[in-house]
Amino acid sequence: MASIKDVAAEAGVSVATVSRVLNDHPSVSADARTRVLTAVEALGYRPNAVARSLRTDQTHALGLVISDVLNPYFTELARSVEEEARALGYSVIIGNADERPDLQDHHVRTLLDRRIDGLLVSPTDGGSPLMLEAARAGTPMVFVDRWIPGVDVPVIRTDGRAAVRDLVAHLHGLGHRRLAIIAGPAATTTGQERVGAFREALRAYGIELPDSYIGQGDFQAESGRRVTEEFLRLPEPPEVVFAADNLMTLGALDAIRARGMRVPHDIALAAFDDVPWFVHTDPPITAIAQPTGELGRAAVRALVDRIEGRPSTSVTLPARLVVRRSCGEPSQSRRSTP
Amino acid sequence: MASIKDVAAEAGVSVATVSRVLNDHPSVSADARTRVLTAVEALGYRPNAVARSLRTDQTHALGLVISDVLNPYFTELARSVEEEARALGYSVIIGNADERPDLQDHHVRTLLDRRIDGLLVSPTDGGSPLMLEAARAGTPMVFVDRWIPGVDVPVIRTDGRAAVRDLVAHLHGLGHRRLAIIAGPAATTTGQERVGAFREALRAYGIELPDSYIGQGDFQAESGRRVTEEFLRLPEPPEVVFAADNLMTLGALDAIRARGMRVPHDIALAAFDDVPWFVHTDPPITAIAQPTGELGRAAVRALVDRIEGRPSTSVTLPARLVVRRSCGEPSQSRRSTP
DNA sequence: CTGAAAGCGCTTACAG
DNA sequence: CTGAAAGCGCTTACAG
Repeated sequence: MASIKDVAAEAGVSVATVSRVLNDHPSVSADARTRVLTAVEALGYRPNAVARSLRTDQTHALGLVISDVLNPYFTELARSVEEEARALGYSVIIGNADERPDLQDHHVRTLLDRRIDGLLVSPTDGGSPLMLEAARAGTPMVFVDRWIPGVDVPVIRTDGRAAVRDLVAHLHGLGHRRLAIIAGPAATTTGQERVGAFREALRAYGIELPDSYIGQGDFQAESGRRVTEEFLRLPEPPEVVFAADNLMTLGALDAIRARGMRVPHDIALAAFDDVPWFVHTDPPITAIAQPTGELGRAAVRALVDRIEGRPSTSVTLPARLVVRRSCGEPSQSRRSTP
Repeated sequence: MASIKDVAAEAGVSVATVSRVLNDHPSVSADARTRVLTAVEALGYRPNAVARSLRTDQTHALGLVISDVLNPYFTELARSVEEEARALGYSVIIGNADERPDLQDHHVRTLLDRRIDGLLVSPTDGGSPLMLEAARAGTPMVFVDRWIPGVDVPVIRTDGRAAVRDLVAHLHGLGHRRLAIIAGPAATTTGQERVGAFREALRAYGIELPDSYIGQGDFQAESGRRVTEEFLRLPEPPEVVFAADNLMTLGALDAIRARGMRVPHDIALAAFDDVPWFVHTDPPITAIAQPTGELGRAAVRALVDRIEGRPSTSVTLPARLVVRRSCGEPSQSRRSTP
């Protein structure tokens, strides 16, 4: 592959001049410029980004570590991140942690070794020493969706409390009183918050959330199935299952079907995270929708601000309830349609 | 961030010795080794992969350009690619072309500039000059799923012909005679092949595939909707719609619902590409499943073989029919269960 | 076993 | 406006 030296030789100028032309430096004569451009064209020359990065100490690459690529929520997040990054002149390198702290660390390490300009992460756990150290050492970093308390890093996330209250109002209006939740891992902020918000919303109606109605999931479909089976074996099973993410909802649906029960006739089901497929499931699922695209874009903007030395702050966006048919007949006060 | 010089100073050795320790070079004294390792630990040193890449002319990174990250098929492919690559000591940088040739070119260019060791691509179109030139110039390259005829690059793909024949047998057995297909873009190999396989399979039953039963889609949900609407407006609408990918199937489902029709009672629906959600749609969708994970792994192995100078060859894997309920009552000879 | 030195492909003060 | 030169952080023959 042709290097800058070859171009310089071909154009009859120094490599410095070639570099200046390539970087749109103002002080280059028109003549030199055209000769360089001609040589570039003739040789099919493309600058070596590796060499440039070493010299400038910038890679124009952002790292994104997400918890699970197979989760459509994160996939949509990744897409919006890449879009915004591209618009700002960065490319993004995605690492999939698969909800495994060790894999998450592997990707953080690889990304850091590759000297990405900044790191976007949705942590799977409470934070490894590696990640904590990176944040402390001043690596530009931003948390998206999930975050780690006590670390001084901007957080771009959704506040689902109002939407959870709307959901509980909807369920209560439908006559449901025994409500259960499939929680996410306690090590994640979203895992904890969603249970908290649910419990708080129930309290407003004088409803308790007993321990037997809190199932411990891990944001994966299989755990949703397992927890739901446990719920259904209870002497007094819940009338509603609220799953803290879209994949556990799928598992819950499986478990309910396997029992020969029907949603919403025999049991109601609702989800945190709305995904396109929820319109097509049987029945369509009532869900809490996050502004995923906006989340990704805001996260990139915050990170790039940090990288380029501008101040950046945390952003919290509201979620909203999307009522469909999985909890029973939509009430008069439905908030949205599929 | 500490550099190799800092480590050398701290350990009281030369940078050459540090480098040797880091790269497990045999000729290093035990004493030097422990001093270097201690210094590395003390400084929290991590080698700069950018500098290493410049020197060794290897990045240990693979580029993967896929047509659409929001498509669960490609997302699963990407996951298996990353897994196998990681096992072989490579990381992968994903570029999402969003079915847009210009975006595809953008990613190929960026990846090439970053000097990835090899490129895995599932082309959106017939191949841009850039990609053709890269292949010709000897960039290690492998096509997955889709490929470009006439380019001398190994192809790792699925042969769906047998499965399409099984599907047609299933549909014919159910009494269906008017069968239509929502095709993918003619510029993609998978777009063409699936229509060809379908037509061929129909011919075995003496059934023609008239032009009016071939709708032109683009592998995106919206096109599935549009084409299905056109089918339904025909004087003699088809009894079956076969969508050439999972997203167009979703669009078809929407269009059918919007008309107030039911699957499979009023019209049957089948898909190419099986995804976990098809078990949960209303009704569960009969689909042709690709061995996606194996495809991704085989593609990485072929690419790494090329990169490391071993011979590599094309691989074709069979797809299989998964019968569910979207085409009517499962026949006796159902091949699989959800 | 070890170190001095060259060199990977760039960018960028510095001098002219 | 232009070029010679230094230097980014590594690796690796070469000599000892």
